[in-house]
Amino acid sequence: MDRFLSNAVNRIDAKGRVSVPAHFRAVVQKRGFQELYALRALDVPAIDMGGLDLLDRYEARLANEDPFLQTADDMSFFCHGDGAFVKVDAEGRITVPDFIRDHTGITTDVAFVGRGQFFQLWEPQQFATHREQVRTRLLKLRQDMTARARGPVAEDMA
Amino acid sequence: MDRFLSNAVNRIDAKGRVSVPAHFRAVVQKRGFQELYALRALDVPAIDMGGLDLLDRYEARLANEDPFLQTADDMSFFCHGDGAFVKVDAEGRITVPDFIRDHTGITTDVAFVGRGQFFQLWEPQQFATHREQVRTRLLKLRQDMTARARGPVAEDMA
DNA sequence: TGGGACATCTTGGGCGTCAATGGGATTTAC
DNA sequence: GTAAATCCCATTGACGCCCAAGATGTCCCA
Repeated sequence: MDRFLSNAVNRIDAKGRVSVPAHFRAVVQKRGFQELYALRALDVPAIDMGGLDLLDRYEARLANEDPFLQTADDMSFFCHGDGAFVKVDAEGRITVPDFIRDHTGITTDVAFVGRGQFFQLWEPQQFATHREQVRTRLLKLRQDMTARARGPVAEDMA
Repeated sequence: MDRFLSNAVNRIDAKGRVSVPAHFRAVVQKRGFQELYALRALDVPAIDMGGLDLLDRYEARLANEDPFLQTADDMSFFCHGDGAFVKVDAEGRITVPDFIRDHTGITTDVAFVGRGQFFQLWEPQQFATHREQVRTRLLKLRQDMTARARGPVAEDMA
């Protein structure tokens, strides 16, 4: 498998370490990454984590911005300056640093959430809340699209 | 046969395993799936299950979205992060994880429902209820469409 | 047409392997 | 010198894998 998929919750031990799910480790290894790169997600209390190709996503977007505008500067600052490297030990564990705890609210358990090209770290309860919010938004999107597909007549009838 | 058709109810054993109907297994094998992928259906208490091509449909849709808008994030979160791999053992059984039980209400028995490109897992009683609701909705839709096809006059007459 | 043999599917249970976790020992940085 | 990080090893619990038997349906033959 070459994508980060599914999710899992693991416990942080007394030393502040937590196992990266074996499935995710396989993806990391297959892609040949020695270290992981971590970014604080912008609008949610989660950490985006992955190989350095995590940056590709942002740099592609950066390339489209006018370098004289503040937006480009901010984006660069965000993805280049505000990230952190995270080392994986021989057993496939990472140590959870303070900035991750602060941004996510993680204390004793970590939810690992696959996102295809990368994965996220969530506080389990926050994750549960967020996933329901996402489902609600997608359901509404689906209903809106369904209504439009039926045409204005059906929409009026509703 | 290359599509998932018909339905069947099987029992979960003491270890939380349930046989995938032989007919569905034949389709899985014919399509060359090593593992199954499970997603919680958006608006019904059912699990969508199929090969990884289940994801292809969503990812193709995802590619049309602006990757920096919330909708793209939601879609990725839903199909990458909220799914789960399910392994099929040598006898063609799967173990039913908790998130499937929580979302569907499944406890002792599982209804497998063919959906062509994929199949669904239902709690048998919920399935029975839903199949009648679907029939009712389709009947109403058919009547509505018939009325519209007859023109506004016929609609007013109704 | 009814019965019996057979094949296949479903179900049950034991065992080994691997991943997650806990803890001690050694090294490194400050 | 102290604290943190890293390495190494042990435990355990879940999961995958194997073998076995009951149930169900099918086909053939009398």
